[in-house]
Amino acid sequence: MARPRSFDEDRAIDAAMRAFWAHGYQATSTQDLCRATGLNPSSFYNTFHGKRELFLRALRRYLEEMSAVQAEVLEARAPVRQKVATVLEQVIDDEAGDRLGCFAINTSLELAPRDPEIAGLLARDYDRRMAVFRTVFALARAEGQIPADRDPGELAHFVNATVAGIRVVAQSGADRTALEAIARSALRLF
Amino acid sequence: MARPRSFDEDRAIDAAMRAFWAHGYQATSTQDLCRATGLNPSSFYNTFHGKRELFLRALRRYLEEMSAVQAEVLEARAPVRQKVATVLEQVIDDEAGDRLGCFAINTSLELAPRDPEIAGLLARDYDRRMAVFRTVFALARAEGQIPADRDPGELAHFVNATVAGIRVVAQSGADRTALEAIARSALRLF
DNA sequence: GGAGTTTTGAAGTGTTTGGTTCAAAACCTG
DNA sequence: CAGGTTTTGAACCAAACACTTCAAAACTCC
Repeated sequence: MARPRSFDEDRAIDAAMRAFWAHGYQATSTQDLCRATGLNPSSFYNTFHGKRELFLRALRRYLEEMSAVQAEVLEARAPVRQKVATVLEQVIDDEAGDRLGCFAINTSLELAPRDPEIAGLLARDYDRRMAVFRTVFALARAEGQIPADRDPGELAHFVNATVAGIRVVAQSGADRTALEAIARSALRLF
Repeated sequence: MARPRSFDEDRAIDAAMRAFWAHGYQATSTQDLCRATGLNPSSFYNTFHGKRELFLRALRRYLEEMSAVQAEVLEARAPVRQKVATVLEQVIDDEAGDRLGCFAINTSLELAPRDPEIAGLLARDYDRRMAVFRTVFALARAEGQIPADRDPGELAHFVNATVAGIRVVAQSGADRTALEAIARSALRLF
């Protein structure tokens, strides 16, 4: 039919995701995006219809990938305590490593307050992650791995908040031992 | 000697702080700041020497005010558990109220990764808050209010992370009951 | 009240922003 | 190879950006 594209759309979205992730939405100019993806402006607008659209696609991809990773750990066959420990460990490795932080959290704070569509996206993701936590904890409690007086929903919110807390204080200058101390404390509930 | 100012410098910093707090650094233009403070550009640059300088002054003020409020609660004469509960309650009221979030956390994520001076400011503030927590917890443990196997420093990092976690998930769409669940779980350690 | 100093308002600086235009080049199908 | 379609690059756009300039206005002090 016609001339084929000289670039891979998925690869471009990944590059854009990294750019947005590292610098945020506002601090990433369309020029930055063109440089990161290797596209020129006209190809850029042809395929992604603007900065915001591309951001949404990048964010959606990030949320899906992260949810998948977390769900994989949580739905494995292992003691809950160990599964939660693994989730927290992964977060700590993440933050102690590249120091990029979490794209979802960054976006929650930068854009959610004044962009209802993005706020909705993040809220739905929050609920989805919460549901995984809750069912895993409910099952564990039924098996006696968690004291009967603990509420699965409450624990779900708590673990999620602990993950967020670790990520944020890591950006505020906390070192690895501090992050591990946080995880150790949180694990006392399991 | 000369013509006096027609505005109050402190009041202007407060107005700027609210603007930066609500919209972040990048999304707050100098025009926005002029509107918020009531100054015109030339007075603005005369007294504050640019957007960044004003931001630093606003941030410093915020950190001092917040540290003072938190220290006041923690250094009161009351059971630790109750003091920690009060700190968490305050955060929840804050987040469930105006939904502005925390200026320090917003800044940690927006600017700290690529602005060493701001990162240093936040890191020092983190250490200062941590020191207050630690001494309060150490004292409480000595008095037998906290089990002897708990490390004060570890608890300090943990409570601080819980505060951050509550603030972040509040921005991700969590409602008040979720925030209270997080606080309730965290308080089990005390 | 006049000298001296500072603030103030309006207009304007160059640069960067997100986004567009359009003709030429590249490709597939027939 | 020719027809039809899409991508591509370079140049271009208006608006917004942080910031400056400068003369006039406002004030204090002597």
